[in-house]
Amino acid sequence: MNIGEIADKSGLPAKTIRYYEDIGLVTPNRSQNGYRSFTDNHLHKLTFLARARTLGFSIEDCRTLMALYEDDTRASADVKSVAKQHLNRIDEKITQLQSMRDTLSHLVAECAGDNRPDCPILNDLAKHRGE
Amino acid sequence: MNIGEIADKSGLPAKTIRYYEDIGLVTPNRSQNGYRSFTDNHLHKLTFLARARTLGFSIEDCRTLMALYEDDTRASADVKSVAKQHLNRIDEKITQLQSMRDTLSHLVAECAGDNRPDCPILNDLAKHRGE
DNA sequence: TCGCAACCTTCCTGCCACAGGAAGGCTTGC
DNA sequence: GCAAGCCTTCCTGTGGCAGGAAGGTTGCGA
Repeated sequence: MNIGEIADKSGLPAKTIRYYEDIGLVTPNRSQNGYRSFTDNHLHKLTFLARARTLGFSIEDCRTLMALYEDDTRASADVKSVAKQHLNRIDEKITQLQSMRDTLSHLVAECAGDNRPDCPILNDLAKHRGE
Repeated sequence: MNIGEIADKSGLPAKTIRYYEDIGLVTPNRSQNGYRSFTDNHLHKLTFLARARTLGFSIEDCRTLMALYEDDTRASADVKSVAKQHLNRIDEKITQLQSMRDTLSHLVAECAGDNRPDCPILNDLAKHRGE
């Protein structure tokens, strides 16, 4: 398989696959003409990576998860630990975003949104001197 | 005020304030010795920026909001529009993160987390071939 | 008056996970 | 024979700074 074909099948852009090779996540062979040559096993790895990335795992997490996936003697506790830490980071982000959301939606609701200059949103931004 | 003092008062790192000068968000004067010299008005602007950033506004949004803030003839509708768009982006992010969260928390709950290799998390990552 | 610590300056690199594009080689089909 | 569409490497840009090097300035105590 050339890169275009495996890009279609994995759903990953060719650019991304080249990048994953650069950082050592996949190591395709090379044809005589210098083109990358991928196997079904590479496809399997790339779809694994694509799925892990859509779940928000970092590249380094993906590297760890791939290694665990390919290690028959792994302990599921190690996988769970990586996933739990990631889950915690996600929860922190959600909490932070919801806090922003709450403040902003209040302000937006209070703002008349007409052609007069008076605006509670700007008032809020101007008032909070590091309180 | 030198940069250290206004950094303390605004709560922004000196690095950040220099960066904001680079991109034209603040334009301090210079003392004879070449040091940046800030006024209370600069402090006001920087606290405005700091607050806007904690609400998640992008630098470009901040630039727009600052311009509106300093324009006495602004329409509050323009401010509200910027805030609403930002709110929508936040909502999208929250939705996306919660989707990740839901999937991940299920998988984590199903995983035994012991020293055996069998793991629903890895099974999930491996199974989804672009479905 | 000397030294030293604590400021300040500019400039360069790195982060993350790629995207965009230039310049050029290879391949396939008409 | 040549055009279209693959592929290659390499360089730059993204956002919002952080870290650090190399060097100038200032204030204070001995």
